[in-house]
Amino acid sequence: MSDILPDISHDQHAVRRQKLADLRATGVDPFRATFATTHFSGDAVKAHVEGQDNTVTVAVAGRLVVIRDMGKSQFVKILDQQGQIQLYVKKDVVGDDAYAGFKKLDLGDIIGAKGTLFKTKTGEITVRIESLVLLAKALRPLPEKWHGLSDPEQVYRQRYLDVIVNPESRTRLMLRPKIVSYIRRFLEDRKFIEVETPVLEATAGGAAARPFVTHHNTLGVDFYLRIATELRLKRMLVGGFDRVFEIGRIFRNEGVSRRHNPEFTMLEVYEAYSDYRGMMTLIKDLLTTLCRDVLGTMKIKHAQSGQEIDFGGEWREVRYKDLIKEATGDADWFARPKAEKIAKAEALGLGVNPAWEEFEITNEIFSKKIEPTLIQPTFVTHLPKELCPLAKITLDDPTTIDVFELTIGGMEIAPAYSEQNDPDVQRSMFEQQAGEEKQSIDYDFLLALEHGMPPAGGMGVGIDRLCILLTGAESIRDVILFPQLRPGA
RNA sequence: GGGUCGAUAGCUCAAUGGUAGAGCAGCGUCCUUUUAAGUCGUUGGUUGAGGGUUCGAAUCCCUCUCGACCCA
Repeated sequence: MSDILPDISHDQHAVRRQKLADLRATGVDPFRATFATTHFSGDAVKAHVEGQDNTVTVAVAGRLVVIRDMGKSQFVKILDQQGQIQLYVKKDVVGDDAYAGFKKLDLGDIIGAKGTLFKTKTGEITVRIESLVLLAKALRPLPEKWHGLSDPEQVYRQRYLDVIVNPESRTRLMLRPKIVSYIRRFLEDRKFIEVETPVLEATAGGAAARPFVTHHNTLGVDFYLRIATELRLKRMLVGGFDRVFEIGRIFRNEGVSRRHNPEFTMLEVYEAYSDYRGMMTLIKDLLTTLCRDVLGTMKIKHAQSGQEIDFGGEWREVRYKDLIKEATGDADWFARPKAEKIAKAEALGLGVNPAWEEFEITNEIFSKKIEPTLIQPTFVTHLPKELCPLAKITLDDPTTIDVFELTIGGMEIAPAYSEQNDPDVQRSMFEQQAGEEKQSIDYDFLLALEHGMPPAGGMGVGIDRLCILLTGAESIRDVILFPQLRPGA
């Protein structure tokens, strides 16, 4: 034995590595152990029979997150997918050797435990451990138990730690899969078919956004990562898939902010023989039943405005033009010459680029001055036709299109259209929008339209934004497991 | 891209030009129904990186990295 051992008691990583080495020296390799569970923590708690302690045996496994050592017995808690469950270890139940081994465990270790359920004198359902096994040694310590992890950078880069120690992150991030799963069931119940369309595309169409470019080596061509699934799904309408949807990852090579992540998830849904008004019913039914069945409430606190968003009431429906007239206090706004529009926009405190088209000036007022004030669910209808080339022109107003944008909490949640299915109108809309850049037009889509696309309603739903809204999150990063960050130093 | 703010022990935070501290975690002790368990003791720092000012820098200045918020 060496008489001078280095003091590593301050270095938790070194202490834990030493414990692992000691275990291995006795022939125990925690990374080779196996354990068969019978219950998740929540199910185990439910399995307890009131008034009948120590009759039900369970085998549970998870990460040690609490240790309360009382000498010859300990209360500890493990965390699994369903949450925490308390375990009680007594020296005279498990035996001296096992108890000594148990004392060497660290917070963060992953263990399996078998025992019987009982209720403590403070009323907590607990497993009285009969045997246990170390299933994985944690060589790094967990963040602090009370304050959790609050450094935003570490929360995002090491999300696995965030969801271990921050229960509110865990709840929020578990709510998202429930929401997505509910949407799938809702649509499938209404005979919508979920399809998968390419992420890699020769032409990035269906939206106005800068795409990511990548390269296929053997084909020797560049591909774009899709910026929308719209044009693919409409091809399937042509093909007779009358109700289709896709919940897919979309990529847009633009800024990163509280509301934007370069990759995000969008639901796009198309229904033949429907139109934008049909989509209105669909989204209202979806969101109200989603609130009722998943959140258990129709009212959600909106952090930014302090208001309570009520999904259960009447949803306002208002024309885009009326909102503009109201915000500018000018009933003749759309007849004003461009110079007057610019002056008025600047008077409202907006920066206006003189090179902008008139509809862009108007839309700046909409997105900066109007949209953020639309907290309660609002269908903004009949947008100017320049804003989307893929929708049908309104019959009694050739300057607008048959669309709505559902806005909630000041965010655009779901745009929907009566889909343009006239191949000739569609072609001229594309050409008008593309200007000189004709190569960006999806001519293959126009060919599909010439084969005949049924009249249809279509809608896109930003899943991330919906989750921000429904979970009361402040940032898109709070509803994405691993938000995009600059590669770490 | 611009502005503001931030980075100190494993984690959460103090220390405003003069000896870098606390709580939790860790290490050692006591405790067989605890609930942020309690108890006694105790270790732990290249103050994000680099440069500068100063007798002296976590603190002031410059550059860089990463992050947050606001703006474009």
